[in-house]
Amino acid sequence: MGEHILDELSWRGLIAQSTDLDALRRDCDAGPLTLYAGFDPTAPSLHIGHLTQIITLRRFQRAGHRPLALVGGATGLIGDPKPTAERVLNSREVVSGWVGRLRRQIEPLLDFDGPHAAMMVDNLDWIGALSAIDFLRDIGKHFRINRMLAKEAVSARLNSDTGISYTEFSYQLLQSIDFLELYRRHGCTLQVGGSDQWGNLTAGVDLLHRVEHRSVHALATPLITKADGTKFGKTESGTVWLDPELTSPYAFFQFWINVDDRDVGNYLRVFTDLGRAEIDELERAVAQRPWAREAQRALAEELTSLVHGGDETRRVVLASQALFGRAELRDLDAATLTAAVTEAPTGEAAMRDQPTIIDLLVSAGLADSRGAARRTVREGGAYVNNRKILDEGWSPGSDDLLACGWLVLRRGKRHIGGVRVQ
RNA sequence: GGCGGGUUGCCCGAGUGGCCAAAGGGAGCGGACUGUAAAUCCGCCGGCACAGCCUUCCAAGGUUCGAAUCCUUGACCCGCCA
Repeated sequence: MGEHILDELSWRGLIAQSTDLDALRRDCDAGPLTLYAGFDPTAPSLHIGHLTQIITLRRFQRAGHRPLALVGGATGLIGDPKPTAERVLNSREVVSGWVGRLRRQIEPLLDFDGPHAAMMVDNLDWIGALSAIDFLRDIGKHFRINRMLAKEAVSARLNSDTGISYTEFSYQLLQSIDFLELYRRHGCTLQVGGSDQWGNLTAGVDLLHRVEHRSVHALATPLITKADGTKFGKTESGTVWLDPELTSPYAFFQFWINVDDRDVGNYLRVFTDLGRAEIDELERAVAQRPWAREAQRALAEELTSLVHGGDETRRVVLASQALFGRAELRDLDAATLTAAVTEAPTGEAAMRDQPTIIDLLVSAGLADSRGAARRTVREGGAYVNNRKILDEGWSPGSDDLLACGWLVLRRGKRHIGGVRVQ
């Protein structure tokens, strides 16, 4: 066996807060421990921010413990209070649809067979059946309003004009019920979550203490940050989702390839299974040969494989090499070129219309308007097949077309698109 | 319920009758810099058939040769008083 799971989480920088770590270590060593992390269906897909929790479950599983992945079919109907505004309730149909999507997204990331088989649970199974009387008598009685009011999100809302509904105020009780129920059903004694969930985590620990007279554990992972201070997990085009329909594997891969040098080491530690020595080596590479981007490449390949699988990763890597590498585009065969280009946004044009560079940029989705396209050309940021185009009236000739009629368009250094000319 | 202040481009924010497609900042985009990084500097940053035209300053009407700017009504926000 390798190093202790808690030591591993520690050097990876994954422990932001915890209940008694020594006690947790003793319980870990006493035999397989059952732990859970919860995911509320507030959108049709998880995003890369959720990866921290999922990967933490994986690490525990690999260390011989048993993970439960909880989807919040019930809590998703209520909504965790945000500090700024009341959430809009989603319909039961929508939430249950999202529950299904999240389950399918989590399933391939954990191992549901073998001695430490993971399990998928949905809190609608127990909260849905709970009567108001039972809820108030068996659960509510154990919570002091005074402490509930002190929670950060709650007090922020109380001090604002929006206030807070009774519905959202009750959320922390629901999440506590989950921990209690999973303890009773599956002997679960550890909940992991993001550090923004710390209040909810400890609420569950407290409830178990009162009701079952049992000390259980909570572990919070840190908020993932960026060196430039902006929010992690967003691009110009929005959230980076795990669902390939919402964020293409190509865009997903590109997100990680573009990670800041200052962040890449941390992300390798947090998100990948690479060991200490390998990561140290990659960090040295960043310092010595930054232009090679070895660390970013490793990060992007590891995570794309994890989320989208090996085959998809190979496609995306080849596409990125073809489009960004210095291989002569003309030398690419039709299949490779088509595969590469279609990973990026594409458009169509007809030769008889004599499309100009402006038309092509707009068609490939690389410019929001013809004005923006003109500006790009004027600024010297427009390329066709890696050749800079400075004339706004430039039109492709038949000898410019690559295999299958493709033109590879580029705006600036990193925005690539394709246009298929008939 | 009474009185006052506000609503401007992706965000913040100046602008109180023509010189306003609207200052300034941020974000974003392009260029330069041995990198699909950062920082920095320069440029761009409503749309189009682009030396011109069109549509914008909460909404709808009105005054005027001319309105983001004045008037009327409505919606929303924010202070102070009850």
